[in-house]
Amino acid sequence: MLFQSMERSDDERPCRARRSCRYCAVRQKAICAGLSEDALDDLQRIGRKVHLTAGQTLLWDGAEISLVGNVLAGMLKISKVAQDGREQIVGLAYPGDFVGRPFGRRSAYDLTALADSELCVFSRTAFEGFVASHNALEHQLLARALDDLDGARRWMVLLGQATARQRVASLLLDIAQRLGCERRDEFCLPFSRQQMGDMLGLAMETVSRTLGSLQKSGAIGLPGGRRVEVRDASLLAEVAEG
Amino acid sequence: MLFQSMERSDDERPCRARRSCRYCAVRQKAICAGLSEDALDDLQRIGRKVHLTAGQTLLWDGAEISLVGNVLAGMLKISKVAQDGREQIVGLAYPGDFVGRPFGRRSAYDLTALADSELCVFSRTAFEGFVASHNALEHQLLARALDDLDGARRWMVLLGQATARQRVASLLLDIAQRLGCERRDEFCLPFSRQQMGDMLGLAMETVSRTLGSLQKSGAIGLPGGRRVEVRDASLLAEVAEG
DNA sequence: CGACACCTTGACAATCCTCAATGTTCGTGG
DNA sequence: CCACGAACATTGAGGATTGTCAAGGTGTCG
Repeated sequence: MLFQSMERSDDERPCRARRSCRYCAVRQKAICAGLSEDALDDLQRIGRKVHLTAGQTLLWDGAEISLVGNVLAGMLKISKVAQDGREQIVGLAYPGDFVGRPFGRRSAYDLTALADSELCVFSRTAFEGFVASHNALEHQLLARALDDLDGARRWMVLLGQATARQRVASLLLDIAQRLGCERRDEFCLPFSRQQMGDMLGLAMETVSRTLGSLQKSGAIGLPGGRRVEVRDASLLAEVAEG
Repeated sequence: MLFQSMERSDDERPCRARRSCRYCAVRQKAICAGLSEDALDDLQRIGRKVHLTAGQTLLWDGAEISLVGNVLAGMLKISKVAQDGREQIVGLAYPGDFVGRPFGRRSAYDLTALADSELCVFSRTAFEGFVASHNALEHQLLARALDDLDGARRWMVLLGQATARQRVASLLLDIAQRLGCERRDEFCLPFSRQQMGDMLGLAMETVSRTLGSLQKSGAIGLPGGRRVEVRDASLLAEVAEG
């Protein structure tokens, strides 16, 4: 149940715009968190909701960026395609994350929904105008950009140094941490084996074999489909760390 | 001649602090570029120069960050060490680049001089205070963080998808672009084969062999030492792109 | 039930790593 | 100025990991 409606009874506050930000599912996690009520109302006026079904692409590598926004629900991949057609996923966007590239004319990546997703988007130029008059928001953007940079660099260590086993284990732990908060030890991967490979720099077959091997060693269970059960988190962590 | 003095005749403007920012070699490239004269003077009061000899480390992974600053001359590596002791270089800092992590207590990387380097550093907290009262600077920081993120993600594609040949060729082109602007086709690598490997996720021996192979195919020359001559830039680019 | 996409498994080949020996460069001190 | 040593670089042989190709299995949706 990744998708969840952002809407509450619209007539609760008839003087405000419908679908108020203050009932937003990611109100506390997104960049809007620190904004005043008034600023939030202003921001709301330039934003709109977008629904993406799995596989739909919102931004293309090299194309003009017209949109930026917040992920409300679902999951998206940030990816680049190499010359030979193989794809590298360079990041994931979860609910509460900010996507797009403010203050840049062109996108450097594709942005594509992995699962059905809901976003709250703004025209890039309108958003830039809003940021110019709200310093707190620019600070939020900076904090997020720095966090994203840290995340990207942590991933670079994985891509540069880790074995297939370490990579797969690390990814599972990462996902479990972000998805599995509710369900203690089982979750549903929001991507195919191929997409896991695209993320880890591995062939699909290697991912499949490695998952099988992790299952055999008792670290995880694979109940079927894309479900994963973390059987022995400490063992998994041990594998991930090398 | 990576090192160059930032100082001019100090008594030109006796009413200003010595070693004025306005004579700084990276005045136009660093985050300070957009600042007013007055703001620049304020910033200068909280900054100081630091000289690092090759191999010296300024920030440690996991340690408190006390410093942030601009690179004036030289070159530094941003790196992380994996559990097995192998190092991954996740970024390079050239003159004009900003280093350190404002608004974060701990560094996520080591920051180490590759060549003798000169920096203009600030106490992190003092710098944060300065940023709080200068929005233009925060905007500069954001722009840089987003550019660094783009760079890191481009590198991730390399680490995830490229062959040894592609990686080495890409690195050479990258370096040539940033160092070789003056000398048209020859430059001196500021790092060892091992460090190239640390950057590319390759063993030192593979780097050495690949360089030899690129020389044999006529793309580059290796006059000796760490010198590299780009003989056929378009061939090199072709190799890099796959 | 069948078509389709996705996943698993196997055999083989290629790339790259490891280990080891040799060669080179450069700085230091006699 | 040359000789020495240490760090760095090259080269070779062999092996491990992972990619590629191909076949078959599983699940899902109409």
